[in-house]
Amino acid sequence: MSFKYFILGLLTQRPMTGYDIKRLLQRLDWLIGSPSFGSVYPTLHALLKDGLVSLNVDQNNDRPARKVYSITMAGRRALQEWLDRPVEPGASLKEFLMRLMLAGNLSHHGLVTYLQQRRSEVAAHRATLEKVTNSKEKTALGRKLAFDYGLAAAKAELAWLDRTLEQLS
Amino acid sequence: MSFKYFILGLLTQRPMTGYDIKRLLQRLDWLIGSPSFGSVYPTLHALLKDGLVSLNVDQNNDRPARKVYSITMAGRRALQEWLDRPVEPGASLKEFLMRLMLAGNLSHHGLVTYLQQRRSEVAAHRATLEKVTNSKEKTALGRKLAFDYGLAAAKAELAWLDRTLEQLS
DNA sequence: CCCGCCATGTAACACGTTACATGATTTT
DNA sequence: AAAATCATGTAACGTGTTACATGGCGGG
Repeated sequence: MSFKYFILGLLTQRPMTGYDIKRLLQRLDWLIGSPSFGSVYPTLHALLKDGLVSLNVDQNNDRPARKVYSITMAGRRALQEWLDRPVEPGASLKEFLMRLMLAGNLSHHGLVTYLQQRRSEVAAHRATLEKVTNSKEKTALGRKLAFDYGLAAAKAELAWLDRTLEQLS
Repeated sequence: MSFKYFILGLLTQRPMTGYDIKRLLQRLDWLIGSPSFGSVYPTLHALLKDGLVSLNVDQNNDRPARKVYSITMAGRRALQEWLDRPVEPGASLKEFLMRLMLAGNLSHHGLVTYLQQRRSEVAAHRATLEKVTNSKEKTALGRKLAFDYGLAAAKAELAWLDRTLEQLS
């Protein structure tokens, strides 16, 4: 599960209810994609069962009993372990962005390393696309367009990475 | 299933075996993501059962009996219907690229419309990101980085779309 | 001779969605 | 008064992965 750790990571910022998390995720829909309630609640149950989050119920006055989840020490350890695990090559953009959004839990050095890792992967991908694009095989229109898109996207991402890495130093 | 139609679309270019499809998809891994064999073969079985593809077996001389799938008339109709169905708003980049790669099955007008649709969605997304980025709330580092990335990506995509749309006219 | 590629397939599992069920509070 | 938002949850289903099972052919 990849949302599991992302949700855990969001809880480092502040304790939240399932509904809070879903609302937050909703705004990241385009960037990362947001899981449905049918996914969020069971994920929180699983985290709780594993002792990575703790629960306290707000039953002050409002009826629906807000269930506020907080990350535990064990949770922080598990999250750190996840963040430290090198991303497997070929990870998706979505995964890159999930971890990036949790950059607050990384050291400066860790973040820089992470971005450099990504850089080398994108550079490799770019090289592959350039090879394909430059070879003068007869290519179908759709293929040509998609590859051209991919190349443009890779260039833009490399530019962003370079800019960001520079700002960080 | 979204790979179902994509695979069907790939068969408009030439008849292929499951292995061929997987090999082709592998090279699109970064761009689109490639399903495993455990997904490709059952998908072909389903397409066959629905009459969208036909099968003929190559049992000439080599042992493993290559199973070559071709798209049928019903398959072409189903594909066309899928391509004509407007993409629901908020579709992922992956879906955009899948359809883009099947541009060969679209009319010139259809392709232009498709790209313009995408353009308006990305533009909306860009506007949202710009609003968030410009608001001077205290934002966590990761959030800031991810949003900044998203904005750069959106700008790059808009530039590509404009360039491509111009070339197409 | 072993390794990697060609070639097909199945079963168990993981992850997430959709649809349903329930009900209070706030906004239009 | 109706609609949207807050708030939680479950069950069935869809889609895809991982791991397994099988086996021939070609090159180092």
